[in-house]
Amino acid sequence: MPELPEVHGYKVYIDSTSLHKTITSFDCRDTKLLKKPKEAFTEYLLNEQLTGTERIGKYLFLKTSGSKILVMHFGMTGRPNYYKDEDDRPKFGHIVLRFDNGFHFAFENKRKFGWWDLTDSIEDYRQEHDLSIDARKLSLEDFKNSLNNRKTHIKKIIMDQSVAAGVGNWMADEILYQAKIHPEKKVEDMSEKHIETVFDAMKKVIEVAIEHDAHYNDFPNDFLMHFRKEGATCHHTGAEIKKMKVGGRSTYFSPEWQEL
DNA sequence: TCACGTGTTGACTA
DNA sequence: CTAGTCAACACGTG
Repeated sequence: MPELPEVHGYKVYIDSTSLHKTITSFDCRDTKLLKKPKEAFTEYLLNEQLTGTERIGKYLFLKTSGSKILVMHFGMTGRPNYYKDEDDRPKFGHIVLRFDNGFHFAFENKRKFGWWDLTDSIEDYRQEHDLSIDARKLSLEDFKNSLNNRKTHIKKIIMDQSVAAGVGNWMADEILYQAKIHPEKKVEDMSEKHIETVFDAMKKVIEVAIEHDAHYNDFPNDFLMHFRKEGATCHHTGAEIKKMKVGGRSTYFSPEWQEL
């Protein structure tokens, strides 16, 4: 599930459940999900507390009372789950922290594309991993600068985490639908005005999604999410929604509505 | 059985 | 070195 709005929700969830409790155990069933040796996580997390969170795009940083910052990425199927009884460990809760109040924090990850890492500095980590400023805070100037010299399709560009950290596949489709721009429009063929339109649509989609807690069903009626499937009916034109591959990802769009 | 998917990474090519 | 493409990763779903 997680693109920017979902990860934002996870952050709020973790802030309200899992901070300021001493970690009494760390359990990981599959070390593929760890970017550092298991022992490092035990060493830096045990007897420490989570003290605060920060999100950049789809990456979540959990500050601790110890000397390291825990980094989480949820992949395509991840979510946090705070629960009480040992027996309630979720089926895909591959990594679990136990707190001194008896509660547990599970990192659920059905497809195991998510992972945990440790770092010393959020800012260094951001730069080493080619992440832009979080898309929600990104300025128009930053956005224009990153688009400079790029030659490929606009959809690919806005999904690039070094351009707009947090935008994923469904958001990219939604942004371009709102902006009335075809996903295969080449960035070099776009006017300043076009770029600003995409930027404004990105901001709008992010805020609307966060406002509705990333519950797609509650989005406004003219949002692509409601008819983002092949052959569905475009809210504006009444024509069929088409599907194609752009940048290797399934892309849904409304041909007459979105200008190439 | 087979293709597909809300994401990232690394190998490879120009 | 940079931009872009593509397969790989894991596994449930239709």
